[in-house]
Amino acid sequence: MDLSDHEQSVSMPAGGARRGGSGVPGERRKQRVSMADVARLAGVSSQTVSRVANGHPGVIEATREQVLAAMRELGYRPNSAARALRYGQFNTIGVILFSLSSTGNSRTVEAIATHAAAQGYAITLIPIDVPTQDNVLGAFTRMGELAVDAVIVIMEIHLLDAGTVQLPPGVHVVVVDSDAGDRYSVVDTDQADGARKAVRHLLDLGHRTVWHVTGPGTSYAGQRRTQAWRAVLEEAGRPVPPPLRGDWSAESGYAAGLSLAGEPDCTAVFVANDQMALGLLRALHERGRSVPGDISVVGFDDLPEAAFFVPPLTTVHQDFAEVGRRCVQNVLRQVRTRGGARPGTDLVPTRLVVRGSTAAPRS
Amino acid sequence: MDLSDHEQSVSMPAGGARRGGSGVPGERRKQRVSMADVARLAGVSSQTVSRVANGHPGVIEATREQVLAAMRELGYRPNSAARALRYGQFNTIGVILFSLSSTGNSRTVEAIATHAAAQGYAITLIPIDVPTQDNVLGAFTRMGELAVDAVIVIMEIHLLDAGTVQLPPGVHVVVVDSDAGDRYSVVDTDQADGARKAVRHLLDLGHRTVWHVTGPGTSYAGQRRTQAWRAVLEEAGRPVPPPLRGDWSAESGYAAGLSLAGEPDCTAVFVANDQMALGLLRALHERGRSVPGDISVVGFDDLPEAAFFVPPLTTVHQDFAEVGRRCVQNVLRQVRTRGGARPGTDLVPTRLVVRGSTAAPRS
DNA sequence: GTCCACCATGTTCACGTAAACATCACGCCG
DNA sequence: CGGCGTGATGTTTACGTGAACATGGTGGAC
Repeated sequence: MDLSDHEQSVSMPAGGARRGGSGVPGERRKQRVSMADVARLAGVSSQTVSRVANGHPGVIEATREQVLAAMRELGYRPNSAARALRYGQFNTIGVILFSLSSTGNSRTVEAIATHAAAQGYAITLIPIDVPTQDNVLGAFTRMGELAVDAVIVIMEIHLLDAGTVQLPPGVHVVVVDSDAGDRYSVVDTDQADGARKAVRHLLDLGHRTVWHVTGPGTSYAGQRRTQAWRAVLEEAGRPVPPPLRGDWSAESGYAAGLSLAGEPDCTAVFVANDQMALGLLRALHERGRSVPGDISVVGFDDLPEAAFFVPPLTTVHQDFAEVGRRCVQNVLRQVRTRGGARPGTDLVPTRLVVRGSTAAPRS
Repeated sequence: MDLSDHEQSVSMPAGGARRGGSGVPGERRKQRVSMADVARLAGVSSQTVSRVANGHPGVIEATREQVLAAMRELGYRPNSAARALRYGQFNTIGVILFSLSSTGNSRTVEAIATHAAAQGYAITLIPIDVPTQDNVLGAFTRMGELAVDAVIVIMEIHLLDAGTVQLPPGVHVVVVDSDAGDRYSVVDTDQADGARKAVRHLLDLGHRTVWHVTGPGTSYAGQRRTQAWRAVLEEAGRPVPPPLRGDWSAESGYAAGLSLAGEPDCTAVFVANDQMALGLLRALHERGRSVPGDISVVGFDDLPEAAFFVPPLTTVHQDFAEVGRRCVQNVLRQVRTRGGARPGTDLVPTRLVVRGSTAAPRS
């Protein structure tokens, strides 16, 4: 396929003298093929072309065919900038997040993109390298200039709340992973319920108490899981062991596992995500503590790989696809009704998946 | 933050009578604040506002301040649709891919987004659910209408080559994971070299030959890894065991592992990615074959978790960030020079990371 | 047969921005 | 002291699209 000089060939519609004279080659080109070009070739007005392009009624079949033929011949494609200008909207949703590297984020984004596409919306990604205030602010400022009708924020919203940051007006917002349900539309996995299921599962198996490896302190999701873990233990009147601080990485889970291996009392652990659970399993394995013989382990996320850990990991399944779906649904409702943010929190349920890493304690 | 009625308040700039009369509320709103609004408040022409907005010289300091103040007061944000229309470009790169779920893809996309942002470009994601011809075509048709100056295709380009599909003219393309270097700009990890390193590492350790678990047959990357594996064995004059077909998933690796556990001759395996290696490790573990004691295993990708497999996985490190960086660099060069595709393949080197899953065979 | 309604199509205009050109005032130089 | 260049700012226009209104021709009803 020859892409090297197509612009020349299409930017000079048949017989078209360059407007404004001066045939300087570097001049700003007339962008591709416009309705006017099609109209000229088809021998109709550009309004008729517009009608055909948008499937409006009131165009006689013969004319329509003629226009379609001209479109094909010239390779006409509508100019979305002009469309957006005309309509005042872009049919695009912005997604602002720290990182795509976490499975949860990338799967959520994927679901968002898929559902948005089904609704005729495109997704614009705004990743933020380092979650500093400045970068967040910068991203939002950029966001304001971006061609975006709405924004989905996948991160802790409090990072935006220093007062100087202002969400651009006229842009609708849905937030994931945050407790800002009183000010924004929030869609999130039901972290607390998931954690409760995990801890109760371990207690039900007969463990006296459950240890815990946390996520990073900055993560709202992590905090909720830790809170729920503590709450379940307290409700059940069990001792609450000191939580081990993790950061979502397998490495931090490994470190936690090394510590736990030295705790003879420990028979059960709830790890705040599967990657840390992987590191923890390895540490326990290295130290000769068997899972689930000596220690039961529950993770969170249900990575596709979790079933293939050694042993297969019991974990809390998150439905990222559903989270993405609801984000899109919610934000598009706002867009379509021209409504503002509707505060409220929409929680997606979790499911405990029991595999081989949990068992009753040795009596 | 009150988002519920901001549009009303900003859509009626001070003293502005609604053009066209009829105050029907549902009417298409004058989109937010325009340069004209700012100009009116600042008491200058809109052209001066434009000059200030774009940092052009030739505006006296006092005037500039006045305009900036008016911008702040009205919360002016430039309209990117109008800008794009005016300039004929969108400052946006489209990324078309099948899935974000694979680590490689999501990390590549992340790098693309980051580097694009640094260059003032946004990223629009076009995921394709099912890699059928129709969907691909649909995506590209949509792409043509999308506000995109260039496209990065992260998939096998031959899926586009059935003749009916036509890349929209005027859109620059870079391809990842494909062998279309003769027609497109291709940026990719040096799959063959990585696979060679893996296989040679095993041979160097003294293994007589190396078994192989492939990726899906449709994957170009997978094919290249398999070809290189075969080539190294043939060059070394070693027997070439029948490859076991995988599909990137841990589950398929597990199945392959179960087969291999029954091959007494097998002392070394090169698995085409880390996730399959995980499944394979578990299968071998289950069947009581020790790694690396009985069988050495090498993966591909170097997931962050690979160091925490049991045992830690020797694998080929892919630099996804670099792939993303080069994609952006390449495609933006095309955009800026208005040049067409520059056929050619840009290979990013790999690195063998030796961990605990490989050792010399038991003699 | 005449008038009018209706339908296909054309014309005008605005969306917000910014390049190109126009204007106007001031100051410097001869 | 007059003319002209220079620099600040205003005016015009085009980018591509599509709603609103205009036009013009045809057929049916009286």
